[in-house]
Amino acid sequence: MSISLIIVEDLKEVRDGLKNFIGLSSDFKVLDTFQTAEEALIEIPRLKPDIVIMDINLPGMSGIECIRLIKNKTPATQFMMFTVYENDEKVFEALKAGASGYLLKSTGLVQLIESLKELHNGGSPMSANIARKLVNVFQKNETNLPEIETLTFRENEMLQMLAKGLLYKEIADKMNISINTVKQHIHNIYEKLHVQNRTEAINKALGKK
Amino acid sequence: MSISLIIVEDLKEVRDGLKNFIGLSSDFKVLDTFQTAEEALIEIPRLKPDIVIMDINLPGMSGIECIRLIKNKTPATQFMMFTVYENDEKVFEALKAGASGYLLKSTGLVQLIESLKELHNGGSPMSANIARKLVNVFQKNETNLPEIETLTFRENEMLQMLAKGLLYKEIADKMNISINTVKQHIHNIYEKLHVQNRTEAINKALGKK
DNA sequence: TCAGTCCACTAACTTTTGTTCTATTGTTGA
DNA sequence: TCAACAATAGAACAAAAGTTAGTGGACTGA
Repeated sequence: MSISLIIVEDLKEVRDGLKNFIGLSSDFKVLDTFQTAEEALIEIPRLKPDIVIMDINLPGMSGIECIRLIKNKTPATQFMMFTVYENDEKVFEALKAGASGYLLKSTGLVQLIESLKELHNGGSPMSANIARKLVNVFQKNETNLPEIETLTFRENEMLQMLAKGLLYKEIADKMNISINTVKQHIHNIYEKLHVQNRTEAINKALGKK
Repeated sequence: MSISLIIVEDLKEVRDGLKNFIGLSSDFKVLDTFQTAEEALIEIPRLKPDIVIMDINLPGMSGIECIRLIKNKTPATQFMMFTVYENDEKVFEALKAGASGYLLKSTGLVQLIESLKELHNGGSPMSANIARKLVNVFQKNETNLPEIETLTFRENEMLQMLAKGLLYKEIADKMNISINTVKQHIHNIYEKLHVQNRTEAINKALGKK
């Protein structure tokens, strides 16, 4: 069974180039191609392709917006971004919208074919720089405040519960201590983190930007 | 200039197999291999390899802990996880600790060589499933609650300030309205989001798991 | 072994948050 | 034009959060 796909790309040369090259492989079947997100919006839910190759910069609606709008109508379809944009904003926005792969247009055609297979196989092929961007997000989020490490075991427990939105009373019950003790622990946390209230403590401890 | 590397892996067959195979390529130079994280901990900062291939499950200290401890001593060294673990916890923990690539041991040797080059080139090579895990994190974090959309403009403003940990009084001053109005708006937010307090509202609105 | 420190704990008190009820004004869509 | 909604606000009250002061046990270095 070959992999069905649709191409959304406004430039005729790129669109036809992709279609012709991918069509050479018996593993794929190009169902149709579109120049605009608006057309794709109507046709993709009808054709239900395995994969959509999506450009970002289209006349009118962007490719990202297009994915956002149809993602939940066609849950089985996988979206592969294929674009020149490699700035963080576009990358993260596209992934959040529902794309599962992200290739730059500098990618070779042979590599593209491999990536499409990988995508269909449950992977998330990405150009080298793009993958690194994702990894960086994790590393940056790593909380590394020296203050946090001075928290005692009990204080850390408190912080976790605090972050869930539990009341002092609920924390006290769960830990079998008096509500006053809870208050004292939390007060100590605030001092160590140099904050004034619950929300600031949570923001600081759980690595917000 | 060839890429220098170090292998940390407790199983002799795997360790020697990697060393011999990678050694065949003139692009790489295997500086040394270690069986434990404890040995690696001392030698890596001294040898300053371009790349470390790191197993997770080692006798004694884990490979992840090892990376965490030396990452800031050797900022130029890139860490490639090479392991059988593909559960979320290990993957994210490793990336947070400072790994930039994550390959499963099922990866073919030729693919491994390619991935090492990609890593050295600023990419973040990952096995297909691993990459998909990362992408999923982004997609899950995407707030998609129908309730949020029913919030009015003013309510959304409140929510943003609330999330910063501002007091009602501070919000009132900033918006030039009475503190009673602030209370009223926030009360309405809580009703719409079906929550009981500030922390729950923030958690719900800002897409915590 | 003794002084100093840290941790877990508690009570009494103040401030902030959250609820409830009422009411006015301006906007909008059926 | 009428109903619904958004934004505003006062006021009284209840509940939760946060502050301050202090106790006792365990450990630690001199």
